[in-house]
Amino acid sequence: MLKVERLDEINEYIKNNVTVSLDELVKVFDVSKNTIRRDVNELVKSGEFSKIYGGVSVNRSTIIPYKDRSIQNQAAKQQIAKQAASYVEDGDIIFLDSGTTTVEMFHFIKHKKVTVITNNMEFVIAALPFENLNIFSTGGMLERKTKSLTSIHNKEVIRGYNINKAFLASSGISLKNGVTNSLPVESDLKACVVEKSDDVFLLVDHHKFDKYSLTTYCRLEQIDHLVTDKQPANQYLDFMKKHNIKLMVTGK
Amino acid sequence: MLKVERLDEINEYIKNNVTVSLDELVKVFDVSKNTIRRDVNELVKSGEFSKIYGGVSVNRSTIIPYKDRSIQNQAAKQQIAKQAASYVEDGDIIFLDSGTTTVEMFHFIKHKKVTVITNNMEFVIAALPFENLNIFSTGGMLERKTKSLTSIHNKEVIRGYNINKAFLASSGISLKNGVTNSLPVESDLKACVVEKSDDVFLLVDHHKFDKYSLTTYCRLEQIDHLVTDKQPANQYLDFMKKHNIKLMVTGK
DNA sequence: CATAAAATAACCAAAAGTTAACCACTATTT
DNA sequence: AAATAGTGGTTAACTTTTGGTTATTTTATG
Repeated sequence: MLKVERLDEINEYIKNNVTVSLDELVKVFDVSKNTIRRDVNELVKSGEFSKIYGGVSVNRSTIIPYKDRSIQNQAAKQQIAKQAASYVEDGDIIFLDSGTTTVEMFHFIKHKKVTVITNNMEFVIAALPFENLNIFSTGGMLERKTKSLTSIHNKEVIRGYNINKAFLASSGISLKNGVTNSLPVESDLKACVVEKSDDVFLLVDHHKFDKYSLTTYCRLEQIDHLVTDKQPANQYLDFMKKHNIKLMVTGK
Repeated sequence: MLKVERLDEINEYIKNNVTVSLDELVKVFDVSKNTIRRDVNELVKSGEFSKIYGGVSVNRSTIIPYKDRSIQNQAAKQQIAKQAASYVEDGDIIFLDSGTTTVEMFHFIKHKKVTVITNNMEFVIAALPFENLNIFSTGGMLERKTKSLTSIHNKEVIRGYNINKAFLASSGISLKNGVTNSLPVESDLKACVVEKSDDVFLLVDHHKFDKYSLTTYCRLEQIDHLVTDKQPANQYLDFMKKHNIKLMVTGK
C-alpha cells in the first residue's frame, strides 16, 4: 500500500473511532510503530487530530458538540482563538463577538479573571460554572442558528460600558469595503463596540480576505490587531504597516 | 485503555448516575483511588461536575429537572406553574420572571407557540431546542445564584416591547407593602413589566403571604391574577374581591 | 466535642510512552 | 549506477501516568 493511501485510511479510521491507540493502529495497518508515529505526526500537523498519551484523538471543542462536523477550518480557528486569547489578562473587560472563531476563545480564557460582555449565548452557557468570569449578556432576540442575541437596544447598552479589549469576527474584509457583516442589526452593535473599546482585535481566517457582505461595521484602519492563520497579501501588509495595525499570523 | 478514553467514560458514567462515589468509580474502572481522584479533578476543572464529600456530582446548573429533590415546596410550585401556564395561549407575548416557580412553567408551555421575554437564563437555555418558542432575553449581568440577568438598562428594553401576559414571582407580599422583591435592580424591571403588560399574573406559594423584603415593585391592586397553593386569609380575599383580582388556588 | 472517614498534598518508584537520532534495507526514480 | 524516499529496528534520554505511601487537614456524624 502506498503511503498516501495509508495516511488516508488512518485518517478515516481515527475519525470513525474518535480516539485510537498507536498500538491499535500498528495492528490494523500492519506497519511498525515507528511508521505509525511518523504518519500520526503528519496527520496531527494537518490540524484535525491531537496526539494524546498513547494514541491520537480527533479535535473537539467542549462547547460545540461532536456531531457538528460541519464547521470548516476548525483547527485554524482554534489556533486563531488561542492566539487572540493570549492577549486577555486578569482584570480585563472584554467584548466577545458571536461567531465560531470567537467562541473557541472560551477554553483559553475560562480560568482567567475577566469581565466578558457578549452577545454570544453559547459563551454565556459555557461560562456558567466558572465564577471567575463576570458575564454580561447584551440581551435580545435569540438567533438559534448562530446562538447569538440581537436587539436594537444593544447599542445603548454597550454605550454604558467601558471595554478594554474587543474580539470581533467578520464574514469578510477588504481594503475597499472594510470589515463587513451580513446582519445589519449585529453590525450596529459591532460598530458601537469598535468605538468604545481601547483595543480592537479582529479574528479572521485567510478565507475571509477580499470578501465582503451586506454591511460594513468599521473601516479596516479602526482595527488595532488582526489575528489570522496565513500571511495576507502584500497590499494588506502595506495597509497595515501604514495604519499601525499589528498582525498575528498563527500558521507557520 | 487510554487515559482520555477512561476520562470520557467516567464523564459519561457520572452523567448517567448524576452522583457517584469515588469508590464506585474505582470498582467500575479498575484503577486506583489515586488515579480516580486525579481524573475527577480534571473533570471538575472542565466545569461540568462538582466534587462532593466522597464522590462527584453533575452541576445541575443547565438542566431544569422535572423532579427536583432539594427545592422546597417543589410539588406546590409545580402545581402553581401548571395552573399559570394554562393561561398561556398560542400567539401570546409573555414575560417570564426569574425564580424557582416561574421556571417550572417551562415544561407546560414548551410546546406552545409563544414569544417569551425573560431575564431568566435557565429558561433561555432550556428553550434552545424548541423553535416554536421565540425567545427574547433582557440581558444584563449574570447572577449565578438565581441564574438571572440584571441590568440597569432592562427598563428601557422592556419599554420597547408590548407584553400580553406577565408571570411574576415575589419574595413576599402583604397588604401594607404590596408585592416585594429583595433586589432593587430587579424590582425596577418588574415594575416596568407590570406597567407594560395587559395581564399580570403573580405566582406565590402560601409561605409568601404577610412577608416582605427590601423593595416594593408594585401595589397589590395592580395584579390581575394571583396563583397560589392555599386559600389566603380573609383580609386578602376581601381585598382581591374589592379590586377585582382573580384568584387561583391549586391546592384542594 | 470526639471520632472515624475522607480529602489533600506531597513524595517516590515502576511502567509505559515519547522524541530524536542513527543505521540498514528496499523499491523507486533519476 | 547513483540518489532518494519510505520503512523497520535500535538506542538513549526524557516525560507522563500510575499506584503506593505518608502526614496533615477537613468533613460528617453520633
